[in-house]
This record gives sequence, structure tokens and C-alpha cells, in this order.
Amino acid sequence: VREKGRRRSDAILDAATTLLVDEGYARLSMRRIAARAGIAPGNLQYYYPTKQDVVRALLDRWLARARADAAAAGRERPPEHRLLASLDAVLAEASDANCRLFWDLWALAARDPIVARATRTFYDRYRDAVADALRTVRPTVGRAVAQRRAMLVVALLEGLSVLRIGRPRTGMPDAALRRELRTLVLHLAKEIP
Amino acid sequence: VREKGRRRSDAILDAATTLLVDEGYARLSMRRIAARAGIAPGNLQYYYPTKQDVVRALLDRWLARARADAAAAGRERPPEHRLLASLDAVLAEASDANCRLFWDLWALAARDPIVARATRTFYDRYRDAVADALRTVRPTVGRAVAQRRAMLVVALLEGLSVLRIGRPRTGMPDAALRRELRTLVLHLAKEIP
DNA sequence: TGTACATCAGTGAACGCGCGTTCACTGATGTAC
DNA sequence: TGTACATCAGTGAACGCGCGTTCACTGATGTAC
Repeated sequence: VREKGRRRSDAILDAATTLLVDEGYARLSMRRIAARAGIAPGNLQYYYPTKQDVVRALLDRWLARARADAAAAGRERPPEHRLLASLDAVLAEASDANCRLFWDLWALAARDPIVARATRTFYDRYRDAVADALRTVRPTVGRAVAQRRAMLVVALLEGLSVLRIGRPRTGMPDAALRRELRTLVLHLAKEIP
Repeated sequence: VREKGRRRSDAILDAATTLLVDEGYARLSMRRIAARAGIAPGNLQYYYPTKQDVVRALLDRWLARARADAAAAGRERPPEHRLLASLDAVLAEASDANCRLFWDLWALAARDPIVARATRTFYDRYRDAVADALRTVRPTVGRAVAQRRAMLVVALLEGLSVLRIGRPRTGMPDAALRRELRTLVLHLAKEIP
């Protein structure tokens, strides 16, 4: 009696995620999630009593997966190339849909402490991974310094997604900007005392 | 008969702005705006036929003012200090309320082309101002290069606002991080070929 | 100076809608005897 | 092997709410004669 329930609650999160990515949080409703998952509203409430519960579960799962993906992608590279390879990977994954989801996430986090906590955990892990990469490139920098610099790198990447607002839909920044970005990050990693 | 109307439509935008900053877009409604402005719903519709009209007018006015303020603040400084002084000014102005408003703005821009256009115009001007400051520090860099580097600086600042999500409410990043930021931006302005 | 009239500014009830959530109820499934 | 029963999974109507918007109507204000 439990296997069916687990598959169902997963399917519900799948439906909710699809809706959230495609149409944004403003158009996400319990009734639409239920319809998308092919169940009655009452059954949705059986698994997730309130809308907040669905959203929190959805984001927990999503952020955990994003972290796992990023960790796996990083591990496959030789250490020296890890930093720049990760840059490219992040830029490549920053599709329009993903960006929109993050913007909704930030707005949501401003009002829901649990979402804020999940978001913060996500970025903490993200920063730590970048800090590791920085110390691989130059092991002499201290842990704390590397973490601060990693924070700047993460800020750069997240900020770049914002600056794409209203631009003709390009998957990522243009080549020249990407070159400037690589140069700046390399300087931060190798040159700045 | 026209002066009264102009004052009224301004007061409506004031009321809407207060609500948006205090409670976020999710809780912004025509009825609440009307109540806040002390008028009947029908009268609100007389000035702004739809909710979209209010929001667009509100953001237009708000972004224009932010641009004007930033320009004025920059003009008062000696050119050499302009870059770092602006950094501090931006960080100081990034209050919790302002951040929340920007997050709502980005989410909104993803679904409303007119909001997206206003947002883009805002960031274009922002980037141009930073590019000017960069060229003041080192006039030998080309216009295009300066613009790209300015974009990285703007991305850094906007990204830092995102990374404050879920952190104990500090007005700005801590001193050590701020030092790293200044160092990085100075390197970008002065050292990187 | 008074009056007719168009326009501006404003009211508040009403419509219809989608929402989150509740609830009484039903069938399916596993377990204990 | 059959039966009683608790629990799991699921239905769909209903409640009450706030929403954006419409609309018929009213008063205030300026303008033309």
C-alpha cells in the first residue's frame, strides 16, 4: 500500500514542476497541479495538505537534484580544468526556463522562510564547490578567502542570468562577454594576491 | 480639472509602490491599492483601466527615479573615486525591501514584455554608467570592452543581492567580502589587459 | 452675471471566476485470526 | 482458505473568499453663450 503512494507523490511533484517551469509561480494552483497529475483535488490534499507543502517539497527535490548534477559534472573533469569547465556548464544550463524558475524562487524565498532556508543551503553548497575549485587552482589561498572569492564568482553567474532579461532569447552570453568572464575568473583564481 | 487628476494618479502610484515594497507582488491587488489610496475601486479603474497598467506605470516611474538618483550620486564625486564610491552606494542602497522589489521585478519581467523592456533599459543605462567610470579609471580600454566589463560588475552586484537570501538580515555583505569585491573590481578596472 | 452643457472625477454594487481547502463518502489493499 | 477490519488511496461536490473588471449613476468643475 506504500509503493503506490510513493510513486503518486513523486508524480505530483513532476506535474507541479512542469507547471512551474512552463508557466511560472503566478499560474501555479492546486487545482491545476491535480488536473495535470490526473487526480482529483481531494487526493492531492491527501498527499500535500496545503499548497505550501507542495512547493516546499518540489523545491527541496529540485535543488537537491541540481546540486547532485553539478557535483557529478565537476567530478568528471581533471582538477585543473574544473573551474572553467564548470563555468561553461553553468552558463549552458542557464536556459530561459531555468532562469525564470530561479527568479520565481528568489521572490518566493523573500516570503517563505523554509524556501529561503533551502535556497540558502543550495547556494552555500554551490559556493563551497567553487571554493574547492579555486583552491585546486592555487592551494596557497586560505579557506576563508577562497570562500569569499567563490561567493563573488557565484554572484557573477547568477547576476548574469538577470542581465539577460528582455534580451533577444540567446541561450547564454555572447562569446566576447564569455571571454571577459573567463579572464576575470582566472585572474581571481591565479593572480590576485 | 487636470491638476487634481495628476495629483491623484501620482498618489495611486505612491500607494501601489508602498504596497509592493511592503508586501510583495503576490499580495498586490487593485482593491488593496484603491483602499490604500483612499478611493473607490471604480475610481482606480478610471485612472488605470487594468492592473497591468498600474504595475507598468509604477515600474516606469520607479526605475526612472532610481536612474536619476544614481546619476546624481555619481556626478558629485571626483572621477577617480567614482567607481568605488558607486560600489559602496549600491551596496548601501540594497536594503531588504529593495532586493525583494527587484526579485519581484525579475519574475514579473519573465511574463510581461513591457516590464522586461523597462528592466532592460534600466540595466543598459546602469551598465553604461559603470562603463564610463571604468574608462575614467583607465581611458585606454575600448568602449566595447569597457561595456562588457561593466556588465560583469553589474552582474556581480545584482548577484550579491541574491546570495543574501535566507541570511540573517544584514544591510550589506560583511566587511571582508566587501574588501574582496573592491579588490576584484579594481583589478578589472586597472590590471587586466 | 447667470445659465446650459460637456467633461472630469468619483461612488459602490454587482458579475463571474478561480482559488485553497474541507468533507462525507467510496473502493482497494494488506493484515490478523 | 475465508472473513473481519484497519488503513491507504481516491472522488467530487461544496464553502467561502478575494480578485479584476463592469456599469449605471452622481457630483464637481470649467467653458461658451
